[in-house]
Amino acid sequence: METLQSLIDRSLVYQMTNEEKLNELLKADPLSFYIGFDATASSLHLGHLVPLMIASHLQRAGHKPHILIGGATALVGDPSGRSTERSLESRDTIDQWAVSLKTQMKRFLDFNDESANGALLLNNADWLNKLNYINFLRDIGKHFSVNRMLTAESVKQRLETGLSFLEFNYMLLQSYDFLHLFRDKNCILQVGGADQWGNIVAGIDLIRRKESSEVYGFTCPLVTTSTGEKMSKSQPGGAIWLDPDLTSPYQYYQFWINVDDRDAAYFMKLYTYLPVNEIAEYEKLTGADTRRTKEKLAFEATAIAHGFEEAKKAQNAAKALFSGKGNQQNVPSTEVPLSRINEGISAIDLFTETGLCPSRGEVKRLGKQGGLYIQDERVSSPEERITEDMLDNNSLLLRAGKKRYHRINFV
RNA sequence: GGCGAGGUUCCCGAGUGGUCAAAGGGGGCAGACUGUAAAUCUGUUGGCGGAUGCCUUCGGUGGUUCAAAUCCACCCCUCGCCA
Repeated sequence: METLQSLIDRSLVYQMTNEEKLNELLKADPLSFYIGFDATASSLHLGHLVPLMIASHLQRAGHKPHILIGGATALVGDPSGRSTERSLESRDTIDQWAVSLKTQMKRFLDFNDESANGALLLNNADWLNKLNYINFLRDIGKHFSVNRMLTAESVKQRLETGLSFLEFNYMLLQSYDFLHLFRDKNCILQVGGADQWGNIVAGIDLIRRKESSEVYGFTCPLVTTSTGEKMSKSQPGGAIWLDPDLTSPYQYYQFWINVDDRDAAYFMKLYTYLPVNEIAEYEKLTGADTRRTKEKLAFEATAIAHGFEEAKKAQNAAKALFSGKGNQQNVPSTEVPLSRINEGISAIDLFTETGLCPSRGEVKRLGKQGGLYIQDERVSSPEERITEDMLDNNSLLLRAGKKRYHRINFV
């Protein structure tokens, strides 16, 4: 199996150095590669998924992943793809983040250190924090041409709005990471997002100069939706996180099932392990049948991120709510004491307490617009009390807008 | 360091003493139409147990005033030119 070609077939490759050689290497013996993630939050989000999937594919092909948490570089902030400087986080915070990131990555990668190609999690703070400024300048800095750095796309853009010296150094640090991992772990391949191209190439150059060795790199596309949105933090309804406490598996499933028709098959290639020939079958579906593609996509993607069981639950809940099949057991729910009905509880209370609406004002607004439902009945006056005869089996199904459901179980 | 421009609600961007919770656009949300899609049209878009009311918001802190996003002082930050 041609590993590189299969990645290309899945649209996972954007740019690469020395394709021919890289292809040979990936076909031959297992190699060590690295992918960096800057710790900028306690959870990964959709924007991190493509690099993770690539790492996973490569590991399945027998190669050894080195996952680099940018504990030190996060303190500097990569100017690539950003218009403003990142906020600086404390060392402690970033260390905590690294721990939770690893938990999430375990769904995608095998971190078993018994196996030869078990993934390794590294933190560049371990070597970058030890650097001596003067030595670094002499050993590493002298290999970098400022003239050339200024032509890097990431820097060029920031020249418009401003770039501090701190961030300007990011390229050197990332290059040093590559050098370090080459020396220490024999990493000969770096993979990153398209915005990392400049940093990756800089690292390759550095290794050639310092070690007279050829190493390789490729980038994956920065995925955008058909409407031009980045797959990163800002999605309708807020960020989609991999942490189930931030984005529940149900919400995660819903995100995928709601993607634009035009993206469905494309996302299947990127975000599932389904073989491309199977995806080709789904691509043939048109019109309303595209929903079948999205159902598959949603199920597979959720299973990867949250496990088969959670995916099954999310799927059941979706079926119960949107096509009336199956039971509503797995619909997100909250328990409320039955006594509160006698004390007087209104729709406003329920909708805010379940988090379906962030404020009472929002409930009233939605009510005015006809977007509030209890048991599929439109709620015209959300201030009115809930009465016991409205309950069905001691439970109420709330709905805000077309798609957001929540169940209340009175106990 | 000098000079100039600027920091406004999720984003961009108007506003230069009361009529400002703050134009307009984007985005979001809702309704209609649909297929939990897209496109389109319409509405909506700080919070508050229901309010010609209160609270929070216009970089920060103080001040002037019956009244400040708007005026004054100091400070912080960003950009540009010069050094």
